[in-house]
Amino acid sequence: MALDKNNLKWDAIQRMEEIERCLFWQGSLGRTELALRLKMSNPQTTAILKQYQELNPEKISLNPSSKRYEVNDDKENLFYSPSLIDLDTHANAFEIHSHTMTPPSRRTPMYVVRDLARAIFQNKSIEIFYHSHKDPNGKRRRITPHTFVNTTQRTHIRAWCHNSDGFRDFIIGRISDIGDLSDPGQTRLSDEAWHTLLILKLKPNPKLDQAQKKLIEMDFEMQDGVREIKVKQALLWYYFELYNLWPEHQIQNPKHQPVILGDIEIMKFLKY
Amino acid sequence: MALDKNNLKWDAIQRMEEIERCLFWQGSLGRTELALRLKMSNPQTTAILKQYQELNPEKISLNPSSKRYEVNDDKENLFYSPSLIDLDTHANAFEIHSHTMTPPSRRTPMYVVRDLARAIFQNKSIEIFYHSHKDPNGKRRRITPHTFVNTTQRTHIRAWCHNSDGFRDFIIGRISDIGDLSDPGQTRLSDEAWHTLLILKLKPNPKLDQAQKKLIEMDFEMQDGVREIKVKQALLWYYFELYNLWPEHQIQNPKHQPVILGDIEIMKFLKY
DNA sequence: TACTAACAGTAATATTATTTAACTGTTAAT
DNA sequence: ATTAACAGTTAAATAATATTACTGTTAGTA
Repeated sequence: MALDKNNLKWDAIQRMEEIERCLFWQGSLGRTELALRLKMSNPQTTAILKQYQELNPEKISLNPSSKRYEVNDDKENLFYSPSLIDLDTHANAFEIHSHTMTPPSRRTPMYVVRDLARAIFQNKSIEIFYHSHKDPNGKRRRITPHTFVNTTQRTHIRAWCHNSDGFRDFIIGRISDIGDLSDPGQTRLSDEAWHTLLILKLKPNPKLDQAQKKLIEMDFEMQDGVREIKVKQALLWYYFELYNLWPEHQIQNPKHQPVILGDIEIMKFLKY
Repeated sequence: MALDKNNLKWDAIQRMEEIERCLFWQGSLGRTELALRLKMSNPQTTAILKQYQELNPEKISLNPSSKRYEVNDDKENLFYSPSLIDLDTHANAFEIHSHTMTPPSRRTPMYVVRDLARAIFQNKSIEIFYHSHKDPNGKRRRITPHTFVNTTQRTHIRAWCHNSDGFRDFIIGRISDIGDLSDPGQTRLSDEAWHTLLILKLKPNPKLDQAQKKLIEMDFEMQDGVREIKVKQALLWYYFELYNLWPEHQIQNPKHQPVILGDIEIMKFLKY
């Protein structure tokens, strides 16, 4: 069998990806190190490294002094697409500290997530007991979900609601009970607010001074002082929430500031 | 060799994890389906499923009618920890729609991320050209980074700054150039603001009515109307940013509202 | 300088994993 | 009653991996 990226087995692809992941984040990779990571014998690891070199020539070379393979960053990766998310999941496999600020977890019961996922997978409707803004005490509804929606604050489920005869967003944390799957019944075909795209134009706050504006333009990669972003109409509200885009007369509305701060205590002090 | 979770090979663990991943999100898994996913022959896939059953008995059972393995949710997973993040990365492997609201990407050049990661890995210092709030035109600095910090808005690097002789947060998007690694030189040992924990007490905004407050308490899993969160002192600012916790006289400060909204255009309308 | 430890690489053989090919058994649909 | 679509099985062939026992290079050190 010819050595080709496209007819590698699942296992082999995983391994090649792991090699490139190590190379990207560490810059170098020792054979013994790789053998430990893959739980393989040294000779086999040598073979796998050789295989990698055939697939992506000149990407790595053995530095005889450090006795490690060193990466050539000018050559493209074949298997691994680096991302910040991946740093997050793999950081402790390397000796790189990564800390993700954890916004206080919102209620997201995994059995609810699971059952909703299966409803989508099996094209079914499902009963939920939902506490809405209007009905804080909760109400039984039948929904036919189609998509999970992660906003920056929490996870929602986008679904046809058979009770209010329309597509709605439900905050997963506000589902207090979930029932069995059943056939979907009738739903409107197209979720219009979901499929309508809006273009928002973000600009630096004019109240900032010139130099500060420049920084904001850099951060947001603005062109001529404007950053256009495409936003699903159904999600517009959440962008307002994210950047505090409410018009001035609305900005003090408590709905947009759900929590306030009580006391602050110093908990402990740890030396390195 | 005895069949035991702990002496499985890397490949085997990956496969077992994949099996449990499929089971969790789909609720069921066909042999042929798994063979396709793992790119394995049917007999071997049968063997692997058998192996899984030995490792985690009663977790799955073949439904003779659907001819698929069905999961027993009461039995624990052995290999896979479900998470929303994982749904996000694997959703399209299943037929589950998942949409993550993408805040407009901030400038995060991956070569900068990469070189910073390697500086951490190799315990070195590195030169950056950084545009700070004070020096928007940029200034060369030598830093010894120790941790990546993902806030909800952007990625930072926490580092000893050799120029200002203290630990600082740098926004990665504001690094416009990055230099070579060199030896770290002297840094203070302990990053105090990093290792000091504060306890914040979040409460529903008292301006909300009783029923609305109850919802907020549910969302945040509050106890007696309070949710305590532990926060690194170094990251306090970002929690204020996240929830708009600024005191009332500060709330209109443009620093806390970096962007404003220009026009909105409707871009297109797609039918399902 | 000569020795050693710590690596990487290699070759031959043994072992294990996987495929291939040709089957059986069960269920739902027609 | 027949068929298609699955799952399961067996035996032999092939491929992947481990084991064992080596060689070669480099940096550090006595």
